[in-house]
Amino acid sequence: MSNPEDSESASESIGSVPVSPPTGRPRSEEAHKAILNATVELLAEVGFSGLTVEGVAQRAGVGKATIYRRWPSKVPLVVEAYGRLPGMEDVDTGRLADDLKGMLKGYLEAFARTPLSALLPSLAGERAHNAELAQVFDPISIQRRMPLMRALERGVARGEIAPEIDLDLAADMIVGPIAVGLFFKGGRIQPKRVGPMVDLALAGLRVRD
Amino acid sequence: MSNPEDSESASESIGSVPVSPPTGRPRSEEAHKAILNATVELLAEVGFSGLTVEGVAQRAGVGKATIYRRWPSKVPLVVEAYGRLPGMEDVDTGRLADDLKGMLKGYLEAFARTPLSALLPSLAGERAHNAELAQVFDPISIQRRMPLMRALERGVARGEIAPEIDLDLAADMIVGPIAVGLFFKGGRIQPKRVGPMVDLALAGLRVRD
DNA sequence: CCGATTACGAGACGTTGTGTATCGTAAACG
DNA sequence: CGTTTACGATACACAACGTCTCGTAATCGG
Repeated sequence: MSNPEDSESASESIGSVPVSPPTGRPRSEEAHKAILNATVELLAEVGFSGLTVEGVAQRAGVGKATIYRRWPSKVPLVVEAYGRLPGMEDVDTGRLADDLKGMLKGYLEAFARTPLSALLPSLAGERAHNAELAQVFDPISIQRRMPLMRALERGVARGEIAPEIDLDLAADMIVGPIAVGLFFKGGRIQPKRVGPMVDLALAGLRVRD
Repeated sequence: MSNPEDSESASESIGSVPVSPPTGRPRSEEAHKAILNATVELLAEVGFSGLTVEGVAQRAGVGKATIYRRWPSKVPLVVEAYGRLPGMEDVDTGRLADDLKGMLKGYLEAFARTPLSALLPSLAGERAHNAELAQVFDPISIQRRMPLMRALERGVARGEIAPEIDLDLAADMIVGPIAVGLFFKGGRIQPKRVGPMVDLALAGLRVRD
């Protein structure tokens, strides 16, 4: 979360990693947290496009310079705020269907607890035209998919999934309805609906013989 | 596309439909088209958040007032520009798998031909915090899903899909990988990849007995 | 042909947010 | 205690907003 290395002033820092003995008043950790909290709150209220640095400063009770001292622009600030929100969490029950349902249910519940569902579309929309944002947003997205990928790999190991299946495509298909609901219908999928969702992805549309 | 009814000034228009005999210089159809073309171009270049009405006016070679006279804000302008881009087109081959592959392939090809893939994330992202946008964007989205829904219904009628399946969920799952790729990976799915995509959705992940 | 009416491109206007810079003050160090 | 950096506040020039007012142009009814 915290970026202790971004205060590397102008000093000899050729060496390995942690150089530049910090001089002067240290940056306020309270201000840092207050800014991120205000950012999350405001993002949920007005979205990325409606978010203003002035608004964040006012809500956080800090000066604008304190924000710009830490983040060069709105984008990395929002990304760090997004990074503090929860991702998918590993669920390992021994059965693929239960793993998937448990993880997706937990994630959808996080949608209701946090501004995640408000943040994701805004960030994804901005990502499309903002290479700087994409560069930091994408690794987080991949990271947050990992529990899902691991569950699928366990499914392959257990023989629940045919080994020739493209797991990346499978993961996209599983979370697809959540994404479509979020981006095109504005609705959060209800956690109770993950059952049919996962079952459909596992069984497919086609009638069984 | 054109909105001839939005010039209904202040005149008695209690009646049925086409009232208010238009007086004065008529609105320029060339200006209208030039504005929409410029909007599509700029949206593809800078995205929704980067789009400025002044930029559109400049690119289209019109005055700002000419834009505001037709659209009250950036949002409906962008929606109308989006509405001019192609949606999914019906493909009816008699086999569900071929219908789905044909439609998705055609749609993905449209992604390459038009700024659709640049527009969709921007609009969807804005939609989340802009009720006004959602109100006009959602019906278009539903409209553009219709060919997909019709193909699924034909599949049910032919006995290719079990009748108890939630077709709305099925549609979301089928286009899910496209949406995820577009929003989180920034990549357009290659049209040649629709084959495995559709096959996976039809067959499901689970190993066959 | 002429007056009324509306649209046109251009651009001035006040407002808001941007990102930078500069206040005086505060906290940590030697 | 002097140096250094951060703090909140605010002033600044810039950009885009949405409204407006120019002078001009197009279409109508008389």
